[in-house]
Amino acid sequence: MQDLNMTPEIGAQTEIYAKFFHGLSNPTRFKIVEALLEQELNVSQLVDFIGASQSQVSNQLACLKWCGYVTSRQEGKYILYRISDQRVRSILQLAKEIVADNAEHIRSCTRM
Amino acid sequence: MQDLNMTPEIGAQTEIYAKFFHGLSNPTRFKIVEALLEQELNVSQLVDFIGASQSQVSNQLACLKWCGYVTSRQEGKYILYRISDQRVRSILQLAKEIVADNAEHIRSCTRM
DNA sequence: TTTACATATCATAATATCTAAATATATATG
DNA sequence: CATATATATTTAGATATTATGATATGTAAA
Repeated sequence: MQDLNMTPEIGAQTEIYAKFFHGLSNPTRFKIVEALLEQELNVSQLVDFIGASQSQVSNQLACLKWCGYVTSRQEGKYILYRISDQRVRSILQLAKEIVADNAEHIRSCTRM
Repeated sequence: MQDLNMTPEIGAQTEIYAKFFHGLSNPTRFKIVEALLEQELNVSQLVDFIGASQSQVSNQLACLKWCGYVTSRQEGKYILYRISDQRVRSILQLAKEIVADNAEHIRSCTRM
């Protein structure tokens, strides 16, 4: 059996990619990203839209901001969030296409 | 402030998308998917390639299989795994491009 | 400057995920 | 059939993530 070990172990690069996907791996974060792809929104609007608590939305926004998915700017008493890289749109689009053909499978998956 | 609540709460659909991304959100799973995009491989080859334990690789493979990322077939005493939907390749490609421009940000992110 | 509202942070409890070791199953070969 | 090898499953403990409630900070308007 041929030796395939040209890239030993899990490198730092792999960890970054995994982290990137982790950003979209939580329903609340995913919905936030989805909403912000439509338009710039403030926290209260996101809270209404998503139906999660203010603290939860705020926490997940901090997470998404910290990791580069979104940026924010203050406007009056509101803070407006938006997606920082529009290519994220393409990722979601592609994911939706794939999921459309595998929804049953994924839905029934109880291992993650 | 305009009412945006056209899609109330986090629907089942959102959970499926999050689950889909969760599949790629673990370094071991990510590396497995990456390796299998190159060629069909058996478990032992993956263990060598990734440098994780047999049980870990096997578990993550079960996870990926269960959730529709990979399929397998038996060949002699080996079980060969392969990617079930080649569009996964495009997702990784896109992710890599995005990460390339945000690597520092994501690397320094300690919230996930 | 007091009050109200918007957002962020923190502490902690609940839950999920990951790791690792042990064991089980299946297949091939002697 | 007995043994070796390949792979899968299970379990428990460690760790990480998420949800919740309380509180803090910041901004605007009265």
